[in-house]
Amino acid sequence: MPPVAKKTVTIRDVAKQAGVSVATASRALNGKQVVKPGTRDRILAVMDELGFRPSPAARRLSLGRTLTVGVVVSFLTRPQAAERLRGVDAVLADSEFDLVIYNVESVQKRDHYLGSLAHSQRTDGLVVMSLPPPDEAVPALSQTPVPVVFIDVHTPSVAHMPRVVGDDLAGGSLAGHHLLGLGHRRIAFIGDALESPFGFTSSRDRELGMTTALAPAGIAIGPESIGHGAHGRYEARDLARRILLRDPRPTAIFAASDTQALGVIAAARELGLHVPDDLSVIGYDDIEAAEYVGLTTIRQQLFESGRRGAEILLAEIDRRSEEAPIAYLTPELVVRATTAPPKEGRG
Amino acid sequence: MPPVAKKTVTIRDVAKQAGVSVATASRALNGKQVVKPGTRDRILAVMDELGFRPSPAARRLSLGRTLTVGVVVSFLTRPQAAERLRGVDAVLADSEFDLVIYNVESVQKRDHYLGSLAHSQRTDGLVVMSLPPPDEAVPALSQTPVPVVFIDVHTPSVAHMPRVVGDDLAGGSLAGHHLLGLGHRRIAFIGDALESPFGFTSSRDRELGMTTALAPAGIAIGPESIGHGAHGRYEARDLARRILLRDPRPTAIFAASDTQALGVIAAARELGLHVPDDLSVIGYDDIEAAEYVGLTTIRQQLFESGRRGAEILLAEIDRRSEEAPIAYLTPELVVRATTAPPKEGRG
DNA sequence: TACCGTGTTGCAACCGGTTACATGAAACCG
DNA sequence: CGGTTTCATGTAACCGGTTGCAACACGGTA
Repeated sequence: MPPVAKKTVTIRDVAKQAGVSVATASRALNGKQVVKPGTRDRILAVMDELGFRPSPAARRLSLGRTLTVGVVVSFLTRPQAAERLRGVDAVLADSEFDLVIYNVESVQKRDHYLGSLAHSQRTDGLVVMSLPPPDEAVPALSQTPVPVVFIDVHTPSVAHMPRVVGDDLAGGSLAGHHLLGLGHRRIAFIGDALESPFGFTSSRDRELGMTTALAPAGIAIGPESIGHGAHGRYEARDLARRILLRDPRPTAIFAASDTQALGVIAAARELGLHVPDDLSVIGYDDIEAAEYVGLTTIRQQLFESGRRGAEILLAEIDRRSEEAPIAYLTPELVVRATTAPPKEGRG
Repeated sequence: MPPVAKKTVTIRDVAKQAGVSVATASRALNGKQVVKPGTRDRILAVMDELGFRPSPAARRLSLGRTLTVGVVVSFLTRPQAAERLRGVDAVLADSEFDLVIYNVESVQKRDHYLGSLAHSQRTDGLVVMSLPPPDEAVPALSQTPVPVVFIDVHTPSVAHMPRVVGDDLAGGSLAGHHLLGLGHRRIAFIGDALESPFGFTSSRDRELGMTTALAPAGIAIGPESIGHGAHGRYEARDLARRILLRDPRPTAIFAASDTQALGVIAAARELGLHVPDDLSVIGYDDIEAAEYVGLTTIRQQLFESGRRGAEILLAEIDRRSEEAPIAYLTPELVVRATTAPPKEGRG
């Protein structure tokens, strides 16, 4: 006889085969209610024998839960994002939740996802990663039926919502103290443009953290030693070049990201300046390339931020808390080969 | 009166409010069947007014489709993986399918996912990325109810299954010809260990591609100029060091990945060799760091591989094809600053 | 006027689980 | 020994969509 197309085995088939009702079969399956051990074993044996796979769709429908959490992530391609995602996955893999991702690479898509996702019944919870919501979307987001946790979002508008953030002020401060400790006095900063379509604020906070750290030492950074521009390596290189051509030249530059720090290094090289002898450079993030290049930088706990975010989310799904839980992750200074005491003699 | 907890709006509510049957409401919602324009508009207006959101869970259950595709990805954190994932997402975002990811970082997890996923009713299709299935799992995988597409998997066992692969032989050949063209004759190779728990074969194919390209020029690479080891920067550095200490020293090294190429460069630097004057280095992948470092390399079409994989998968979901569709992506040589003609005089 | 075809719409079953409530049997009690 | 608990299980409704089939309205035709 020809092989028949296998019909999918339902719990009713199991029940019939085992000579019990579907209710009992369901109970045996979930181990929730009390089922007489003998019956349970028989049912489980039948399930195994028939190759029964409970349909998640049916389960979700009757439970009224999606058993799914969504991660809205911007620029998946950046190593930071992937690492954070890994952290989220690590938590979710051991849970009953599926992890669906929504990659955002345009403002339209951001608005679309942020506007609809939390209300559509597609997920039981949402992680929003490195993606500040537009201010006007926040009120809606804070009253959604499903909890939303922000990771690496620093806009004030989400201050009262569940989130995990790296402490950018502390990170900037770390950078400042490191340079101070090495003896630098003429310090410059290169970071993102002050307003971006996505409303990123990390760069600004890192800058503020550093200037605050320098102030007690009587050091201020003049506007001529500050460069703001679009986030990118080449933009940073151009900004750095301009700053490095001034006299007196700064002996150290703090870049708001490693990507930008690499641009600074490129500028220095082009100008014939030796790093770190003529110029110290410190970045932020500790991306993969930082290690290759030997870049001194501030490391964020990326994986951990994902883990914590997912944990908070699961807890919120379980029971919404009164007070929005907030996790702060402390950054860490990683000293490599691009920072050293200044050699004024050379100047 | 106190604000009542909003009950979710179902299609029956809509139907009642619009004075039609649920069937008609459903048809209006999906625009599939013919509904009198007037009725349709009225229904859609009501849906809008009530804030109706169709429940995906219910939809999936009654359609008997999960509207979900799974991506099994190994080492999400590697930039290649993220870039491929973006390609998949680009296709899926415009479809009705959700994208759920299964990150694999251990053999156990691989076996678990590969063993269960294709049969569980969790997805309508599966993309397996850079993750060769264990041979014994292949027969089962090729007869699953849901289609499976492999991306960047080169094991012979999946040869007859839908997949998209970069042509590693061609890539190795590109590298070989590039070095030949520059005038190199003493060429070494550094790649992965010949057997890995995951059964990766890319490194081997790249090696083979190069040796095949060199053969017509009468150049063979002796075993003393070949280093196989665990995939990693430091392992590659150690292997390179050993090779570079031999006499005569090779004038060029082809590394099976950029990561390993960076290790080679580190080894050269430690030995006081200048790249590219004393030693040319060429890698594979064109990861982000490659550009920073100025590494000459073979670029794979990562994003494109994800796109194509997703497209194939959707097509297979739509209708299984007789012949497994296979897409080959041709690699591309990217010349940067780590390769140059050999300067024998210096040796 | 009877008949028919086309175009819209409604009825009700169905997808495959979960679970409130009812039922029946066994155990326990005075 | 009748009555009350307790435990295990069954009955059937429910989750919220989709869809095969029947029914109905309406205009055209004989």
